[in-house]
Amino acid sequence: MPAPSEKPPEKTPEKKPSRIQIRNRKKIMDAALDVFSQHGFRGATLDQIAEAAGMSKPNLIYYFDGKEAIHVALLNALMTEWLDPLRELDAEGDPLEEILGYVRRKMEMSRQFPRESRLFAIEIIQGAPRMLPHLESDLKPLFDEKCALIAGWMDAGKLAPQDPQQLVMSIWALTQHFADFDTQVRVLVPDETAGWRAANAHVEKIFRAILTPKG
Amino acid sequence: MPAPSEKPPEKTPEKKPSRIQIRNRKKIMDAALDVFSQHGFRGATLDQIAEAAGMSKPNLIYYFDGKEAIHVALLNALMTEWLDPLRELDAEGDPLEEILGYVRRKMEMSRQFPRESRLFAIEIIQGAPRMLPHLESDLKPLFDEKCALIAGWMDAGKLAPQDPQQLVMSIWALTQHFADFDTQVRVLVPDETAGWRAANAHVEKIFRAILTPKG
DNA sequence: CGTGTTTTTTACCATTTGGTAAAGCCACGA
DNA sequence: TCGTGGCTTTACCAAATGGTAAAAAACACG
Repeated sequence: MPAPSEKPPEKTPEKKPSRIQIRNRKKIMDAALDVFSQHGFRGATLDQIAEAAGMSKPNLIYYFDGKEAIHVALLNALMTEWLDPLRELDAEGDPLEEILGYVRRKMEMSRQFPRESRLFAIEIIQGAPRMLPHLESDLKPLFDEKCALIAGWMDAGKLAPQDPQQLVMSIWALTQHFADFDTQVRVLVPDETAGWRAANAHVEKIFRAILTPKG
Repeated sequence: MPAPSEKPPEKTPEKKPSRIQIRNRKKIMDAALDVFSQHGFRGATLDQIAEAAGMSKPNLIYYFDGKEAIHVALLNALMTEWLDPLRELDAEGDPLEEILGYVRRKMEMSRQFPRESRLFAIEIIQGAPRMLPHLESDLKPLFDEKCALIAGWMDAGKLAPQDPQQLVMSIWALTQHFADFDTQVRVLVPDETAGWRAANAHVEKIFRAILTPKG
């Protein structure tokens, strides 16, 4: 359906982002991540984002089409990086170590990128109004593929047999909990460093326990 | 510091809530639960709540002092019922069955009251601006008490030894996940009935595996 | 009934918020 | 030096939003 008339890709005729554009877009995305991950889409205001980014509100609009565009850009970027660890599940590796490695990577991400985790969590909790398509088109196929891989491992006796879907979801539940419910965790386990160590040990223990094949 | 002058408790001189008051407050709370659990505090509007409750906005204000008062009322009510299952952990019961029973109750709550779970989740994710005091005053003591109980069970060799704090938090993480991330779960595991069955089995399997004492 | 109280509605506000228009600024090549 | 084009600010707006005032309606009950 394309009428290939012009020379360059013909889409939105953007040349190349200038140095300033790159820098400012980054600043905006970072500020927006702060605000959206704390208040959700409706609860966030352009003024807050502008302030956090250190620029004026109309200037935001100069770089992004509007509030929604910023949010969408954020979610798009997030969706890819967020699934990367799952993509790395390697069919050739040692099954138990592959999964434990995945768990460790997810724990690491929870600690290093709690804002991203929360942004994702809020979006899902609120019914994923802007992300459902991505879930269907990106997450679902990857999820199914990796579940099949894990099921294969189980059939081969490399892992204790169980529901692979539930397994993967329980990895998410456990690892993301520490980012999303950070406020609560901090109240209950004030010593952050010790808490993280204990958490890492605990989730590893859990998955080792249910995945190690008998015999 | 009270100057006990009058006859009745002297506090807010509310007589008794009328039939209509009770009914309408309930309707408002229910509507507010819908809206707040879907949009968070800042994202929710009085108009939405009023519409969901089937009454006019000024009428809301007649029954509650304002938006914040509704939210607080909801959170207060929630905090008590939400912790009930944990309170029921009985020191006299069989340790493994007590904890598995708790897990089952939490799963049941996730299925039956997902809105409550989400309301709580959003509040925590957003930094618990209106709930931190409750976390400190209500949740923390109960959590510590039950952790001590569990630790005792472990010392007595009734449960496999491990970090009780991490254990309890992992119960929350796993059980609430199915309510909070319902949207995602639905995409990945379309068959809801089978999904819940599998989820129940999976979490039970997990905690049985890590709690059953050796020997 | 009639009267005092509770409940509900109709008009409003002031503020906030997403977004726009247009002028100003600033670097850089001709 | 003067444009010229990318960037930024100032001054606005219309709609949405939390909330109020006061009249109207519904109700309780002697």
